[in-house]
Amino acid sequence: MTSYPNISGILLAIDCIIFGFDGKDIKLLLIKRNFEPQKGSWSLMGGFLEANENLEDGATRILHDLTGLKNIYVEQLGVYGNVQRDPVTRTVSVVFFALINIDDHSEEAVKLHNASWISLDQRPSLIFDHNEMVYKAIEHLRYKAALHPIGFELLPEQFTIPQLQKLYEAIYNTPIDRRNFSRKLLSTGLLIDTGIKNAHSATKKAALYKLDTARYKEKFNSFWNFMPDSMENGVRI
Amino acid sequence: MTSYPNISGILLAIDCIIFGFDGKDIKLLLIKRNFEPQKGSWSLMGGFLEANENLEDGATRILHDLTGLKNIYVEQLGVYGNVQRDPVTRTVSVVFFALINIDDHSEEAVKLHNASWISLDQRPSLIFDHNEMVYKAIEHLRYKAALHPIGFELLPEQFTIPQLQKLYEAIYNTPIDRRNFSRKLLSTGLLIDTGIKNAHSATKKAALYKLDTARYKEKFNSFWNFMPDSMENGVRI
DNA sequence: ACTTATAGTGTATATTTGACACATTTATTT
DNA sequence: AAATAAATGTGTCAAATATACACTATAAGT
Repeated sequence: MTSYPNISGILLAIDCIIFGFDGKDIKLLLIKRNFEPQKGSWSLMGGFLEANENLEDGATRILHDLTGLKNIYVEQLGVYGNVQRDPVTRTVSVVFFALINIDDHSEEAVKLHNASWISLDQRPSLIFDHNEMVYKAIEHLRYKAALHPIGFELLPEQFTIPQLQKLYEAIYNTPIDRRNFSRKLLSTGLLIDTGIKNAHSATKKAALYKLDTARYKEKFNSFWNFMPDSMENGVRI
Repeated sequence: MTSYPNISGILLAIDCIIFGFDGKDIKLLLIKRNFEPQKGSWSLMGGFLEANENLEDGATRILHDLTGLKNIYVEQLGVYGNVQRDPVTRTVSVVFFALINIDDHSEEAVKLHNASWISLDQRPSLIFDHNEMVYKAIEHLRYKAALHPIGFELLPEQFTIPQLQKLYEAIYNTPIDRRNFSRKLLSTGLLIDTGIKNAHSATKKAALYKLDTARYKEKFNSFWNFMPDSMENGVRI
């Protein structure tokens, strides 16, 4: 057997939802298309899957293209394949969810692609079903950040607790009590005090922390409070 | 613009992971292939996406084919697209996660496809990357059931609390305290006492409950305990 | 009537969360 | 140099939730 009879292929695209945090707002990296179709409209960064390319490799390629970065935090968000979603021809899009430290991106690469960082509440309407994708990504960010320590992916290697709090306030669009937040975060055991104080501050300088990466990996999945202790780090079949 | 130049299509398959619960064990509906490739091996139920078919419609079609059921609980689980995953030709598979009430399936349809219900801990090795898919689905079931009331999708319309407990014990492969479980479940307000008692019981007959479907929809997403009240049913941008 | 097995309800204790007060640090102002 | 403003860091109490465990109730078989 060397082929499947009577089955024809479908175009496979990859679209990337890229989140950043500028210290105040959650931002999306969007492109103003200088190519067809829908030239002049806003959209997610994307591209077609190449013939001998794995899906994750395609996402990595596209993300690197736009940001100049490797080793980005990426997850599959879903597949969008409605028959009419792309007016040019039927295209199924695999959507990836990416979190980056906004300070690390390459400005030249972003300029080259006519891309911009845009705050969630100022985002323009996007082409095709990209609005739907972004909506789902925001939901996912909120869901995931409530249960897993992914917030750190949006921050520089060293960060302060107030910074982290502003991030969560931006994600959930709600104020959080400073003292309870600090207690909760420190109790995770994920933060290591670097001993250094934040230099750029007009008032009391906050302590800079870094992530305990070993513990981060260990604790990434220990979230559920529904089941008894035995599940903590996974009784698995 | 009526086409994208220099891009060729890829075969798109759909695979379905179908969970059931027989009162004791979580089961998977798997097929012993009586067709090529890998005739004789075990695999998930699947098929190719049709030319004018949406992804979810394809999943619905395939699920109906095997179970005789409509209105099945379905979610996208992910896309598997490694270049070498299908030895015949490159195929990208969109995987769906389905939960059904095992009593409702059509035995003829299952027999026709040479399918069987198999307990998780007795499942055979599957073709291609289907083992990986199943592993992810089990993880997802555990994750999701800890946060959302999806367990009910695996039970008949009327069920007892001890039945529900056995289901959760099967999902997490761990014993749960009867009294705390009952209190927790009742406190969700999702259960309506039908007033009927379970007939098939050699001892004290348990009360039969049904799901409060209005409240179920309402509460489906109110799970996170990380953020303050304001999030309960979604402050959204 | 007695036994066995399962269902249903209650209660005391420990742990976690939520609301809030006070003290500390640093640049700027007086 | 002392006072002020703005932010950081630590502590405490009450309420809510989770955990562990004991007792009572019902149905069927002996």
